[in-house]
Amino acid sequence: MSHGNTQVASSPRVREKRERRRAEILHAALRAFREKGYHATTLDDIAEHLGLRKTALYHYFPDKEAILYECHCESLAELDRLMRDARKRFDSDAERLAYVIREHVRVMTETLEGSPLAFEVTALSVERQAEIIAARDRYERGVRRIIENGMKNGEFRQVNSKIAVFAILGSINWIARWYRPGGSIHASELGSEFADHLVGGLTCDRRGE
Amino acid sequence: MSHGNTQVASSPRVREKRERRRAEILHAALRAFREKGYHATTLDDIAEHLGLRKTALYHYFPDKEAILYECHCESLAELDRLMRDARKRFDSDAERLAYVIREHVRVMTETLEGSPLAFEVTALSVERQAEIIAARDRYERGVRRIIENGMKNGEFRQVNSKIAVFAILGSINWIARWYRPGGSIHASELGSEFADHLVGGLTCDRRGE
DNA sequence: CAGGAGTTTGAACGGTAATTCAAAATTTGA
DNA sequence: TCAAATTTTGAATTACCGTTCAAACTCCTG
Repeated sequence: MSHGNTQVASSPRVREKRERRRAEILHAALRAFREKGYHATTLDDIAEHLGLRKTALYHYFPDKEAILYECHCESLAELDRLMRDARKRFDSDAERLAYVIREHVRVMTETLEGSPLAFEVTALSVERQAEIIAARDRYERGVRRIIENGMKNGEFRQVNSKIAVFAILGSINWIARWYRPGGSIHASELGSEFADHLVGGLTCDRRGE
Repeated sequence: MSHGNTQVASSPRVREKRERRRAEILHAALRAFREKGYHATTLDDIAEHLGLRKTALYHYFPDKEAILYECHCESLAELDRLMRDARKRFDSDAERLAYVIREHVRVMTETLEGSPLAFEVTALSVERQAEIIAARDRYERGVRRIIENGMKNGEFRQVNSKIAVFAILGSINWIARWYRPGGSIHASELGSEFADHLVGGLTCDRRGE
């Protein structure tokens, strides 16, 4: 009736408040994980940002790993949504890919201020690791499908699509390592430049080839 | 006269052996850091790979941080050498950039099996951190200079060169996260594909713009 | 093969950080 | 305002891991 993530019957008001706190904790954790990495982040670090003691966190999450897990889940849900949008909204694969890149960058910089998609999956338990990796692979396959489709219909030149996906997602994931909100580089510019650069490297329009 | 990294007078044969052991340790550490990250790697992990107990490591390095530091130093020395070569050997900036990318990928995959340039600089002491970051910045400026030069002489289109550098180095650094020697992707192919993709995204040859 | 330099080890120490828990503080709803 | 539910806390527990050190071992050299 009190601990961990077990959800019990309670008034809507209380539930709501609890949800808000959970979100706050997740947010603080996200920021800390991005800045110092999972292992170097202590529960005190996270709690301090909220004016709490670390033991209070146990009221909302069963353990540290669970916090990381939920960070991953949230990020992956964003990416999933974004990929579905890309399929719906565009016909051209180049446009589709550019949209995915721009939006993924936006998720990294704004929504989640640095997605821990980027971070230590290995810190999770084997089962959770498998789940997260499966979701990440699904997203990667989505990007790959766009590239392969674009190669078929002549929008893109012939490349190793697996490697192209790694190049694109590597650029984006690495953002978590250097991006700081309020720095000299603006999020939207970052997204467009990345899209131009990374889609441009695939488009099929030059001299011979 | 026995501990840490203090070098004392001793026979050449002994020194040589000691050097070899140091290199072995560095190699094992590099692999472990790449796979699990610095904080999640214990000295036992590193020692085990060599059939040693963790305490033996203290004969070669004063502490864990020193091992990480030397990993960084080795990587950065490679990159420095590579950048000088690029300047000497080529006239075209596109070729220069392609060379840097290919060679950096090679360093990541072969020479050092995953450069910890990619890893937790924050784990180092402030002084060492400053030193490593300075060296890393020097390398980044080298890449940026190639791009800016290429923009001036018309080889590349107009981009935000800072962002372009982040895209390129992000792709490459991220390799450490997924590359496993002996996997389905070969190192040399990886280098060429990355070079094509990332240089291609900058070249100035399409329709309007 | 003897002696010493060089290397490795096991045991022990100390600090840090995750986790547990019962009690205190706060908030909720009537 | 009061009692019950919920949240937060401080103290205590535990486990892990980097580090120290003296003793044991190995290897080189004369």
